[in-house]
Amino acid sequence: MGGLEDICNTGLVLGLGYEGKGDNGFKSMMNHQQRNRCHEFDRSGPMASPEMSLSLSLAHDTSIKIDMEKAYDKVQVIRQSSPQSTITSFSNANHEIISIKRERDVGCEDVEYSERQSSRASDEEDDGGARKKLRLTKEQSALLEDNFKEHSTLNPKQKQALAMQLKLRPRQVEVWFQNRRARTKLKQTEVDCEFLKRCCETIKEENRRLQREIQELKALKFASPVYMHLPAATLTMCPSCERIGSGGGGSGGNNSSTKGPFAVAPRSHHTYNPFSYHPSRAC
DNA sequence: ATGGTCAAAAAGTGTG
DNA sequence: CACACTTTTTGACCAT
Repeated sequence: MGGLEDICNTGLVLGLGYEGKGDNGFKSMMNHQQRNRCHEFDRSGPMASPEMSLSLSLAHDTSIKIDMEKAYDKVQVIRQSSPQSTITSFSNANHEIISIKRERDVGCEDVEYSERQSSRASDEEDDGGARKKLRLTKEQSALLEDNFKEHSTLNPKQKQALAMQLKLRPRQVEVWFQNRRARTKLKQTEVDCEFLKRCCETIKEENRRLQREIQELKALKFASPVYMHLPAATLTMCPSCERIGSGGGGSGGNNSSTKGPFAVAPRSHHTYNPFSYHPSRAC
């Protein structure tokens, strides 16, 4: 990032090169508010570059004009804020970022902004390996979101078209959709998780209730004279908990109050499988 | 003002 | 190519 000092000392700066660590270096020189302003500015302006020409003006009226229509994928105008302040940048065939700045007291926001935006124009980030993320603007996100609502995956043509529309690389569109699908899935997983937790609590509560019921029945059985006349074969004992249950079928309903104590077959360890639950079934 | 922390999101990597 | 998993960056918030 060799251009900073030049910016301060001259009326015109030609910054060449796009060092991967440059952004962070700049950021570390800024305080939080400045950084935040940079970010806000980032959001405000990405696609607002109405002028399709790039001019490099030197102090002595020397200028370079570039036909943006013809060289669109190689060159991107970043911003032309005012007649007094011209900030442009473009990437050449080797993806070098050239930032041009005029006006002595332009804040660092513009420098960073132009650099960030320039990275969008380059097909690859040849910045020496350091990753440089862009933050999508609200408009870009909204458009991507709209497209995602229509179809959560894109075919190559759609991807290309959307990338063109958003002035992003197809790869970025692809990544966005990939991450978006992942977020959707994660959200659904969280919903399922919450659902299962609630089901688990319901089942636990039911289990507690049934245990109480068993205890009551046991007490009732041993107290009742009917128990004495019941054939031993009709009573079974769970080997693991040593609780007594009636041996006959008992597909489980909890309608014990209507059929009397021995009509109930408490769900024992033999028949109750808590892992047979599936979230798609209602609790 | 500054630095620490955290969540969200962009991007990288590996696999089927 | 989509996906799962991971890494890295960014932005917001908070305490000092």
